[in-house]
Amino acid sequence: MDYNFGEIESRWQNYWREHGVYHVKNDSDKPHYYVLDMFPYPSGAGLHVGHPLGYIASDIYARYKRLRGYNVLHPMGYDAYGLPAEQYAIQTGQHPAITTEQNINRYREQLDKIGFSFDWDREVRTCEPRYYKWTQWTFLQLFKHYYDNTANKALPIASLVERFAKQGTQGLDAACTEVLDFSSEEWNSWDEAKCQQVLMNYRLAYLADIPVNWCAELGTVLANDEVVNGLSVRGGYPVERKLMRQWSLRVSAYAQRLVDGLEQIDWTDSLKEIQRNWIGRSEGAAVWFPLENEDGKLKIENSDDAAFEIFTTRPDTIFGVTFMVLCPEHELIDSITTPEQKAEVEAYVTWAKNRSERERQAEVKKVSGVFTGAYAINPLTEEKIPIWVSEYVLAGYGTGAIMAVPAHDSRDFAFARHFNLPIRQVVALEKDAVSDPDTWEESMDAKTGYSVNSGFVTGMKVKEAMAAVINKIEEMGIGHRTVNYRLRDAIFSRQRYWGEPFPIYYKNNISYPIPEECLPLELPEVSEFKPTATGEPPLGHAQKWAWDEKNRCVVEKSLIDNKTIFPLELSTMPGFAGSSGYYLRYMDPHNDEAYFGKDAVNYWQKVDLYVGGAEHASGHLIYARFWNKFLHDMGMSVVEEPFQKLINQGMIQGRSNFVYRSKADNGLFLSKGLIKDMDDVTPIHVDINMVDNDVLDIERFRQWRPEFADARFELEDGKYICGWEVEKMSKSMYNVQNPDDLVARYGADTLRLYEMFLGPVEQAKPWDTNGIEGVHRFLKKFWRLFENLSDEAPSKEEQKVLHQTIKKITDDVERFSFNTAVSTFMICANTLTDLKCNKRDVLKPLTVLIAPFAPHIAEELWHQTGENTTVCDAEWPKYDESQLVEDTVKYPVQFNGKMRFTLDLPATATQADALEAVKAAPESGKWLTGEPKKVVFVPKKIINIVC
RNA sequence: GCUCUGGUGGUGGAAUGGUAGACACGAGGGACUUAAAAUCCCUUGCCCGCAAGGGCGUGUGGGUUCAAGUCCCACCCGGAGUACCA
Repeated sequence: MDYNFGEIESRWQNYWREHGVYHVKNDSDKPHYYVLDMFPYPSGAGLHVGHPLGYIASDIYARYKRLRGYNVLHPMGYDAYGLPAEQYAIQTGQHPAITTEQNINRYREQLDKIGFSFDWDREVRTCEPRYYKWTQWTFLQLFKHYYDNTANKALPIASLVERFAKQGTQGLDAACTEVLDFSSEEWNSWDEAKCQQVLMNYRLAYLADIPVNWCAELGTVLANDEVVNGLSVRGGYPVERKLMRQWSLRVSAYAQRLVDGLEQIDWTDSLKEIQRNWIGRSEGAAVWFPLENEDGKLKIENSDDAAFEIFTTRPDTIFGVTFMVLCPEHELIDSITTPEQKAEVEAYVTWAKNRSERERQAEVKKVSGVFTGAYAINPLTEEKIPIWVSEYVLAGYGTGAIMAVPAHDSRDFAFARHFNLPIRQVVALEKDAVSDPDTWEESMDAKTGYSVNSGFVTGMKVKEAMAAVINKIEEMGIGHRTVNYRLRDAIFSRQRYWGEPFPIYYKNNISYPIPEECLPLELPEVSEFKPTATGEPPLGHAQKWAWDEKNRCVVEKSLIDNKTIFPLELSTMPGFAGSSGYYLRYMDPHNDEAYFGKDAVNYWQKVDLYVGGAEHASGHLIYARFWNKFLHDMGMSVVEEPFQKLINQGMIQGRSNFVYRSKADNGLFLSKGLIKDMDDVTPIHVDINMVDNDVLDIERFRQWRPEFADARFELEDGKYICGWEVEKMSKSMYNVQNPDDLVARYGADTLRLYEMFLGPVEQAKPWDTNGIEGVHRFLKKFWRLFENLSDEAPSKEEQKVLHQTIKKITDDVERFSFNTAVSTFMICANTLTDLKCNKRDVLKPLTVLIAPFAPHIAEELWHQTGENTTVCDAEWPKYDESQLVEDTVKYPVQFNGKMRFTLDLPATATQADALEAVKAAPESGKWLTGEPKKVVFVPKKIINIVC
């Protein structure tokens, strides 16, 4: 019987569904294992072949783990909130819930055809109230907690209130927007509004006026990871900096733990590195530089007015400071600028503020700045130092002010050169290697060598000098050792409709949480998805969007009286809100009493294997780790790091095909090999679906577009060969491959094997179907092995093939080398075909081995061997080393890399036996004279003889 | 610029420091067939040679080693991330 994949696959998919084969329970005597895919955003375009790559890999591993006796959690869901559905809604008026639902159904249909072993009973959708209830709940917990640096964890705001009432801010070390200092008397005398304002300074979810990435086109703010090169990731619209009142998450409070946690997890170095760079930890010192006062003397006490703080990673270079620079937003500028400089400075500041983020980034190399006329005093040398203002100092990092050491910082160097400011060398590679910095072509930034011209640290190594200077400034009380992070708090408000509403209402302009028992706060209906005429977010259109404090429910907006009925927050949460904790919800998705039950999380603990794209490295994977750490502080999640092992599937690029139209003759197309000069032809993208192995289907091409109906071709060997190039997979390049087409043509098992066969999972690679035939051929060959099964005992040779395969496949799967595993199957099938092997005892274990890769054919063949259970209940075959041991083993022999031959030796041969065999070998006479001096004998490898 | 990756036939890619190019595609040749499909067999890194055989080969140049695609140093080229982060 032929291999009828279509019939086999749909039959088994139905069987699995009807019998709930992949449903998982939260209790089992078996060890547990959690395999997770990054859930997809269901876009209108449906799945392309890039999506399933990771899903197939994780499915293989999940199925493998099941066969190895694990209770495996392998769920799937949808990241259903997002901009595209809403943009579409704005254009068409179609409610995003409807398009989202349609897209989800389409995704599900496509996923089902590929034969995944997901437990669909556990499906979550971020846009469902039952799910987002817990997103909102977590937000409220963030709102109700602050980060205590002493306890090094999140603590309830209530305990902070208690503390303030008793001792004010004394002894408090907490993450905050602004360092405050007040006494208990002050706290107790403040009214509600003032107290709430102070508490907002500490909350982990807080409202503040902050510079945000405003995207006018999308009508919303965006997080840093949603902006690239001054353009929005979604849509590519310009983004500007703007000061707005926004909800933010104090992710920065967890910066150190986010760095430390990377040590414990099994991710690739490159991914950890991306996160480390994004968090951007740098050690250094905060130093107060006093301003020059009327007498020109140091004035350090009362430092707030008379000094400003800078951050430096190079305190050892403080003797080389020749100017100071403030960012254009610095609050000190107005007060210190001298009357003569006023006009110039104001002009510069205005110019700098009006520049778009894009302009600024595009002109990073251009030097600009202005002198304020004011001077600071170097606290160690008591020198007078001019204070400048420049764009190259950023408001958002450190203190927005720097000490400039042009000799040892390339940016300061460029600035000094441009404005002709002095450059002073204070570090040299050797103690006496001092030269004239005016002759330098670039600054010496490396943190190596010795301090020179540096007062009390002169002669010290750079590292010693750093420590010495910090000690000194700490002793003088003008600074301290400190750590700075690049990681900023995450802006959490979006001025959009299609997202989770904030469970927050405003009483007297103060934000209050909705009682937890009232969650979820459901997304209201709106008449329009655009911002309102007054510029409010779309929720401004909602009629029923006010909070009745007394009756604890949502009511008509028209009833707002600001006494018992108050306005609700109009922003919604960003895309990453729903995806930050979904992996925990899968553990216990039907729980309406809690995010997830204690038992469930105690059982599953964490995600053991997470598979997804590296593009989430500085977004989702940071937020989710933060979210999990917070829940851990709350005693909810069991472990701090949610994703133990992470594999990034490489992006699948498109492989575009081209035809070449002659420039001289517009109706003529030249086959690739006939083109003499590429300048004579115009390459035109053709749909890859009309091309097979780079050969163009001429008839389909003619029908494709009217202008090609009369196309003429110059062929090679009767074929039109297309050119190709690797590009992004996109509709406009006609290189999108839809998995359904391939499933229909070759079957899901072929698609699964082929996607794995294409290359290592982690590696980016262009998609092309040129080799898919080979994989399909293998399955047909594998299928044929099972015709006429025999119960005879397998021969030694057949046993050997089987056990070699068991060993190799197990190794390959364990190290996620699925491409070599597929090759191993092919070799096995080829060998067994050559041996004409039809032994049940050999073939049956093979169906189990292949089941993770090609589950449908495995089920079918498993049944043909006489089993009534599903192959999913089988056990992974046992590897028997003794089956591989041979009587003799061939050993290659080499001599000085020249002479090579092979010896048959007993498998148990020793070094002495080897030496004898070498001497006895006829070939050795050619070169072996006398007794060999040394024999290196590595069993199963090689023998080396040194004369 | 910095960080991380990678560089092996016509192509995708194999190789715990141990016979480089497994496996597959493509290409060429052949068998079966009236024919096609399907299936099977042979050849296929490059150069010299009728052949036996020999020489060269993992981006480049050095090094460690009995032995290097693999380890070390320098350089060249691609891909990704990030970017006045002090």
